[in-house]
Amino acid sequence: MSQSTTKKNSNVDRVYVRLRQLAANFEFKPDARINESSLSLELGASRTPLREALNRLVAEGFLTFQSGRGFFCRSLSPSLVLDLYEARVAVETETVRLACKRATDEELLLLKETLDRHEQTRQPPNEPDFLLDQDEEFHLAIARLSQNAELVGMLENLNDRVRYVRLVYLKAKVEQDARSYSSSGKTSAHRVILRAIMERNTETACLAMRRHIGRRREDAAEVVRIAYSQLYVPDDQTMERRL
Amino acid sequence: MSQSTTKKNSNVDRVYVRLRQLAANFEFKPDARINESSLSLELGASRTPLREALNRLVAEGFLTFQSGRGFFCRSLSPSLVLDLYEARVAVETETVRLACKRATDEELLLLKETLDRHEQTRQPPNEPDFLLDQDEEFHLAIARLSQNAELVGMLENLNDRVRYVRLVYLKAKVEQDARSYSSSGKTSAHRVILRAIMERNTETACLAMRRHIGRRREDAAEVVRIAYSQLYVPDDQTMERRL
DNA sequence: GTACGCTTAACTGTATACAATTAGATATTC
DNA sequence: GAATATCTAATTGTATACAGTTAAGCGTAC
Repeated sequence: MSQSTTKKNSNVDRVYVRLRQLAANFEFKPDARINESSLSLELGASRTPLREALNRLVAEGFLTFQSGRGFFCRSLSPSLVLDLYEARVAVETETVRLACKRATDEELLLLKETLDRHEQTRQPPNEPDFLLDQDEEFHLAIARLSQNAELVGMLENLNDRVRYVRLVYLKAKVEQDARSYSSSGKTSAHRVILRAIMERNTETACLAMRRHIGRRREDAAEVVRIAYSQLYVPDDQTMERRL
Repeated sequence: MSQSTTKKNSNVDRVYVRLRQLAANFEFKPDARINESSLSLELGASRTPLREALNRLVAEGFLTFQSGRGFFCRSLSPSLVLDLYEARVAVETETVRLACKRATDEELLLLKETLDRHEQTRQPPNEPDFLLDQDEEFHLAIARLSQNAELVGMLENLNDRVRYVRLVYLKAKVEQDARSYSSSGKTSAHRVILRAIMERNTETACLAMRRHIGRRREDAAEVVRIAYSQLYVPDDQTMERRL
């Protein structure tokens, strides 16, 4: 859900942003209990603002809460990942549909140029983080063209909650077939979707989006397996990343 | 978003549930500032648990927050209501689609019987609250048949956030043409949707759902106008309802 | 060795106090 | 009379303390 916080960032906001990162990247391990005292020390804030931020993240689906036992990281399982992908399909087929109706030709052309730029930027090491950023940016751009803030907010939430497994999977794939992958599928899929929108071919565009997201669905079980192996055999980077 | 709270309800949960009611019914007026001290007195809890609950409601879209200025009720405008309806279309066309795939014949038959019961229960005064409950229950039942907890949670959130304007509108309509309305449209629309699902006719079912929700869309501007008139010319009931 | 129960330590839930900031009211000037 | 500045009251932001509950460690019994 999108934040309506304006003005200067308070302590809660700072803590919230940081916690959201930690939760999104599963730096809290799945189902792990969160110790408020130690966390408040780490983040340099007392338990009061910390708990306020934690409550927001519960409502956003990043954490869970059990009365009397405290806060826990969300679970990670194939079925949960599938749910998120299906929810994305729900949101994104509709953003595509609305974008077909509401986006101007200029806006779409601008998006096409962004896509071109992305493709050219992509010779170097195909940095997975970078590729994923570009991918999410494309999907969000379409969502914005739908001119529906609710759908944009939903997509942001869903994106951030599946980001970790997507990233892990992408890294594994890139490593596996280093050059053959090279962002092949994704870009062309994006082009197909965008072209259909530009031609105002609503049904084609929706179907293309549905298939584009659906393609990742069948891998959910494997993705989660890889994610777990990454989470519990942490490399050096992981240690550094923790504050 | 669905709560993962289990075990015995703490104070925060009690406060949260009550606040959610107040916010859903716009007993906080649109954009009105919320005074924490007086509210904590009303609810019989200190500001600490109160603020935790308020933070959850911000994340759920019932309230907004401005750093240094505190919590406010969400706005109410035609475009916001439209966004919510469109988001519902996104979620519900997908729940219908998934229900077509995953619901058993038995489950669907059970839902049909619920619909029959609803129709028979509906001679008396067509109590709008009651009608709306039944309507939401039908839509949620389909969502549950989609077997996607994420989509169910989204629908619950969206339902609760549009409930007030739907209720106000329904009351106005019932008053307007007292007998002619009589829940005519709604039930038959539900039957059409359900029949299509039972026949596993996915596209027909989706389209029926889209139209069913879309029908209410064009009224958004009027609905909001009526809602405002109700909010600022409160009758006696409204006064009683407040605590 | 395992299971049960007890004791103690750790942690969560909430109230309260105080500092910092904001909103409002009063006065003053043009 | 309207606009601006200043002061004061009210409100929010956060730390901390303490009560109540949960979890864990230890020992004992079987």
